[in-house]
Amino acid sequence: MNIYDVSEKAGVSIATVSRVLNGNPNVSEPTRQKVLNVMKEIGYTPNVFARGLGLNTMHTIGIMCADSSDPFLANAVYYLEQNLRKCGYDSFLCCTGYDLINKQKYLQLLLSKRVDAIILVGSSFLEAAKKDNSYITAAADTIPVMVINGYINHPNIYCTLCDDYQAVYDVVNRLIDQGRRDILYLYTSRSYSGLQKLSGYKNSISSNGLIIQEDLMISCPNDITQTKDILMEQQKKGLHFDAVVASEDQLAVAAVKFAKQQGLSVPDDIAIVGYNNSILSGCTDPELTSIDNHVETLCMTTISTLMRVLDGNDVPNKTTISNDIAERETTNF
Amino acid sequence: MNIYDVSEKAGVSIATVSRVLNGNPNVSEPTRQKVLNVMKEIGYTPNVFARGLGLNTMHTIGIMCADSSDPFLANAVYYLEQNLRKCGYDSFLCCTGYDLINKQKYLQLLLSKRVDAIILVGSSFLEAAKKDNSYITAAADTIPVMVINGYINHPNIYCTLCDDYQAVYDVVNRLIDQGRRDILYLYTSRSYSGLQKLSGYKNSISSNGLIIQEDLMISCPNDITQTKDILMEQQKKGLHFDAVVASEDQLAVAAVKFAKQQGLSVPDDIAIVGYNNSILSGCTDPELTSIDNHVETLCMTTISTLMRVLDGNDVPNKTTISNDIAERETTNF
DNA sequence: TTGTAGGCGTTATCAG
DNA sequence: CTGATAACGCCTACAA
Repeated sequence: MNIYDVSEKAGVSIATVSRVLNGNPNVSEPTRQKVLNVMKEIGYTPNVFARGLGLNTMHTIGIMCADSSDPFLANAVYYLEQNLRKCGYDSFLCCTGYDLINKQKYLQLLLSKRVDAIILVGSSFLEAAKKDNSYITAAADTIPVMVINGYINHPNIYCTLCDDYQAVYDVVNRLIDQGRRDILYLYTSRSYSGLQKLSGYKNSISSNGLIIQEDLMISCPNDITQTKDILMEQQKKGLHFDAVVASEDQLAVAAVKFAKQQGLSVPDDIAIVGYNNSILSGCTDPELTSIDNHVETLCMTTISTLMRVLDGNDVPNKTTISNDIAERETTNF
Repeated sequence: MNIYDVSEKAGVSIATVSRVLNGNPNVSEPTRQKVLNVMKEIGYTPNVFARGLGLNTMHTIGIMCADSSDPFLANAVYYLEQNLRKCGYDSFLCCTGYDLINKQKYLQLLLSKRVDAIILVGSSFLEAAKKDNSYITAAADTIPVMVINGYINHPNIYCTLCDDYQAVYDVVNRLIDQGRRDILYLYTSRSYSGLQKLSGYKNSISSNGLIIQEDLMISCPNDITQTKDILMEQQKKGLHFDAVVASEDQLAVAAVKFAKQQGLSVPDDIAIVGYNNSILSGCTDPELTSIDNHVETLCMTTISTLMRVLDGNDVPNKTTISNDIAERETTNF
């Protein structure tokens, strides 16, 4: 069932059918109706492959994320898909994991599928070493690359991010203002936003006249139980802290569990701040104060930026939105 | 950069290039190498649209789910995408929401993209009224339709599900054995698996000689705060219960919050059982006992079944796997 | 306003 | 083992 069948049954040429299909105004109303009727009648659907072949696009965007089951990324993927669909685009989902080799491989794969653009969700895609990002900049020579929560300055790469530095800086300031002195910082990665958060922590500490202590900055796996065990271990080794700031809600949940196991009162003995304001933050007891980076806004901004790029507009390659704090019960805020 | 460029530079015909591309054995080794070298040299990538046009497939599967940010569905989407990619398929993600009209619209849309199969994730896709599922059976006349956690008997529809009936039946039995008498059942939907769970509850109650009380079966939104409020309200109205079984972890989290607010001791005053064994179940305090329906197994089974179907094998259209209980702190199990 | 014809980049069927 | 050539279904100048 193709354009020829329609043209035959409607008694017109395929060009006319194609015109009707594409809303070309140069078709008389009676003809248009005739064609439309035939299409409805035989249930005609244009073949996207043929269309893609001619136009060299299938209106498809590749969404890459490390792990779409992570609460934060899952949210992002959801909002992205929704907004893309509203704009008439389909989404190829691609979960890469955290391994560089796979990220490279999958980006290549998406490219070979001729997607119209690629969205990298989560800062885990930007490595500290510049050369490890070259596969991304190379891709940008072909199609627009959108980055969520990461920043890299390169033509045709557009980044939308939260001011993670400021958010952590502010929250640590507030903790210090309230008399906390030994603030533990838990993080999972040294990605772009990971480093931003970390330097927000460090700068706040030092600008308040405190000393940055290496053993108060702990790298953890993104796992509740394992992180709790790490905290127990550090505690046993004599590490003391009266507040925890985490780069992910999962780590903060671990801190809540830790506090409970140690019989510490939250927030009095120990204040805890999570990150992402994910669904997890409403599950713990006490409920988690968490930095909210507005995933939905982040995603909507990304898509509208992308649409402008695809329309050929000149678009700034960095958009920053501010975070705020969802204040719950693990702090005295 | 197309097959003609390669053929020219390699001094062979496009047919030969195509053969090399597709691993056709009827190519001499020297020729193969020559072609391969040229391809590498000029960085040739076959055009998937042209290929799709000829073969009428782009090796793409449509994944439909109501809301990919729901922890259970997010997990499922993740495992599906991973397994599909291993099999050489790409995934179109499509979040439909819970509205029937949209589900129909989006399924149609995926169909028009000529996906090779469609996976419906979550029982929310199967409506109680048969005619409301006709868009699904109609789709199955065109391509295989895989259903996760739902069952409908129709050619070319393949269902993979947990024995939700049995799981709830068993867990309610255990609660009764331990002396619980007023067991509250919270659910979000009357989808296929929703009804299975519900009848597991009812049958367990009545087969233990207890009376099924309508007001002990409460329909809730899939939201922690709202559900907690509903519980508070029911409590005020004088409803009494000493156990809660929920069709989703979110609802069980709400029950934990409720118990705390009421000063009830969990599990002594009130036992709570969740469903899906999602990441949430490890976040609450006390941690949630939850029925584990093995998302990963569910998804892997679905994909391997799908692959067998696409290979033209005869495959049973219903596969059931058993659940088990992740025992944590909200029960005395 | 409508129709004709060429091109998009493959794959597959025949001949040789 | 290799090459010519016809599909695949659509879009779009260019003609009429």
